[in-house]
Order: sequence, then C-alpha cells, then structure tokens
Amino acid sequence: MSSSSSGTGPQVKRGNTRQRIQDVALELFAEQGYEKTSLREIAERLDVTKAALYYHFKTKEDIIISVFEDRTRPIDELIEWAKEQPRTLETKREVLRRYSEAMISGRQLYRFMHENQATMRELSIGEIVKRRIFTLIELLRTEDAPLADQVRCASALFTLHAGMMFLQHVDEQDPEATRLAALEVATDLITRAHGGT
Amino acid sequence: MSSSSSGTGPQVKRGNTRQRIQDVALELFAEQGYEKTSLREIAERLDVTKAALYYHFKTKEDIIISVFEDRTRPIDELIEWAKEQPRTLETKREVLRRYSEAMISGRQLYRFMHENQATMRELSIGEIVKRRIFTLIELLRTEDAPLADQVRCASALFTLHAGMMFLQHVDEQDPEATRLAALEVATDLITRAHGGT
DNA sequence: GTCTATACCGTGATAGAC
DNA sequence: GTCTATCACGGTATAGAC
Repeated sequence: MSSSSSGTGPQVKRGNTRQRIQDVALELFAEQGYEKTSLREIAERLDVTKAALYYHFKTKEDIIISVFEDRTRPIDELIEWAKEQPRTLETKREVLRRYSEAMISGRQLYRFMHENQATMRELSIGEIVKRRIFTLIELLRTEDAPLADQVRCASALFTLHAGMMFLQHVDEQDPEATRLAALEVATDLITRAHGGT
Repeated sequence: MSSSSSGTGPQVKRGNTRQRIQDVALELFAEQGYEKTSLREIAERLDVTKAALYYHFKTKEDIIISVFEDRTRPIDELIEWAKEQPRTLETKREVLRRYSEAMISGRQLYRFMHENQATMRELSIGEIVKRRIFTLIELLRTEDAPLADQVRCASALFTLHAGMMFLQHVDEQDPEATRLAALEVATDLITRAHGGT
C-alpha cells in the first residue's frame, strides 16, 4: 500500500525540519533501537515538542518508513539491474560487490534493520525487506542446485552483513579491510555454489 | 478471548507460576519481540494480574534474564568442553555440530536473541552473549590466519543461525534438512579456514 | 508465601488553541 | 506550523488480602 509519507517529493522546501527529523531519528534508532528511542528524545534533540513531529509524520512508524524509502533505492536499483543481466557467475559477483558497497553509505539504516528484526517484522516495511532479500538470494542461487548450495548463496549475503555489523568490533582491524575480507568470503561461497561444487 | 481454563480450574495448581511465566514470556518475546510484549499480555495469558509477575520477578528484564540463565547452559558447557580439547579441525567440527543441535531445543530463545539484538545490547545479558560468541569464534579460528579465514569462522557460526532462523521459510523444505545443509556449509567454511588454503 | 488493588510516571497518539 | 491538554497503555512500586 502507498506509504502515508510520500518519499522525496518535488517540493521539500518547508524548512529542513522534515529532513532533520529523519536524520536524528535514524541515528537514534540505529544506536538505541527503535522502541527504546522516544519521540520526546527526538523532539528534544531538535528543540521542538513531540506534537511538532506529528505535523510532519503521522506516526512513529511513518518516520522510519520514510527514511527507509528515501535511502534504500540503491538496493532496489541493484535488484532491477541484476534481473536484466544474464545469470552468470560474474553477474553474481557484481551483485555482491555492489551490495557490499551499498552497505557503506547506508550503514546506519542497515544496522537498524539488522538489529531490530523483531520490530521490522511488525512494521509495514518488514515484508518489503524480506521480499527483497529473497529476491536477492533468488538471483544468486542456481536452479536445481543441492540444498547446501542454496544455503551457500544465502550465507554469502549474511556474511556481508556480518562483516559490516558484527565483525567490525572483533579486532582493531581496519573496517574497510574487514568488509573486503567478507566480500571475498561471500564471493567464494557463491562461486562454489555456482560451480555446483 | 480471555483464556481461562474453563471450569473452575481444578488443575490450575498454583505453585509452578514462576515456570509458567517464563514459558509464556519466552514464547511471546520470541513471537512478537521483547518491547512489543507487555507484562499485561503475559499476565492475562496466565490469568493473573501484572502485579503478580512482580512477586516472582523484580522487573521485566529479570524475566528474560532468568529464562536465559535456565536455558543457555548447553552452550556454556559446549564452550567449557571445547576449551579443554586440542584445537584440531575435528574439534571445531564437533563444536559446530553441537551448536547446531543446541539450537534445536533452544530455538525460541535463539530466535529471540537473533531478532532482538538492539534490545539485547542494552540488557545485562547482552554483554554475556557477545562474549560467548566471540569466545566461540576464537575457538573456531586459526591463529595468524589471513583475515578472510577469520571471517570464514565467524561466517560459519552465522550460517548456522541463518539456517535456523531465516532459511526455514525459504522453501517448503524440511527444517531438519535445511539445518543439516547449513551445518554442512558451516563445516566446509571452517575446513577451508583451518587448512589455510 | 502468593497474589490483588491501586496509583505513579513515561510513551505514542489525538484534538484543538495560537 | 507549532504548541497545550489530554488520552490509553507501558513498566514499576507499594499496601494489604488470603
């Protein structure tokens, strides 16, 4: 269904309040979790009252939805692109490469989605995210391959996430080095799955 | 809607209330998320009042902590066992095997931890879980191996989780078959990491 | 020892004044 | 566009019935 808060409309001149709410909200949602972040906290950070937020967004959920719609386009475009490509191993590798890169600029949002899955599941965008992940796995996997190879494709995706979310703290490793290592492992996984072992 | 064991509950037998609170709470926490589950909901399900919960547990957090402590021992024992073993490839394989099996019986708790990471991070048990995962990765990984191999060890663990949490819905696949496929992929990952390639 | 009644304050949300 | 006032519900706390 159409989201209640249209994405980046043509005219967003109404001051930058709306944009600032999105920025602050995403930052707090990613750091403290969705439910632990109160509207009062967001409002205070912007020096307005709770009710002021309700002028720009219908609900708390609307805020995260609008953020999601505004900053998630890269993945959408990646999926559209991939659908038109031949399903070669090289295409799959490129998908992983681009996905990993998309996570850099959108890391706050990805962190939020990763750490708030229970919340996401009940949000209206949860279904969209789920579908997207399934589509990506579908694009990566090989038809009629053994189950283990299907798992490898999914695991490749999760490895990228883990490399971004979790492994960043594992050592005093350079984050970019960790990301590239995760990308290497993920690429290796789909290569095996593609080759059929 | 109001549950109530119809009839003048002859078999209600107040005395196992604490255990029943834990069971209902875990079920709801896993299904709806920690924050979305209210104490009122838990109480209603048991036909008691909110305040009754506060006789058995000091806070909401206390409930999940007690559940955690009661049902997480298998992993603790697994870690203790692994620490005393030689760090051979076979030991690592056995760790993955046991971990995967532990997730079967404790799947509600694992699902809760997996989907409520933002919440877990602020709970007192969050730190314990984090440390546990790091310890497991430490036990799986090979000293001085390339970064990619370190990632492989972590990825092996996450693959087991994914196989249990996420991939269960991917197809009308037998859950046990999916679990074994994930175990196969995970084992393959640490094998490559161990060998150094 | 086990629970109920009741009240407190914070939270998301709504209606209406400026 | 923003605020005040108000609401029902959230976790929490205490007093007291059995």
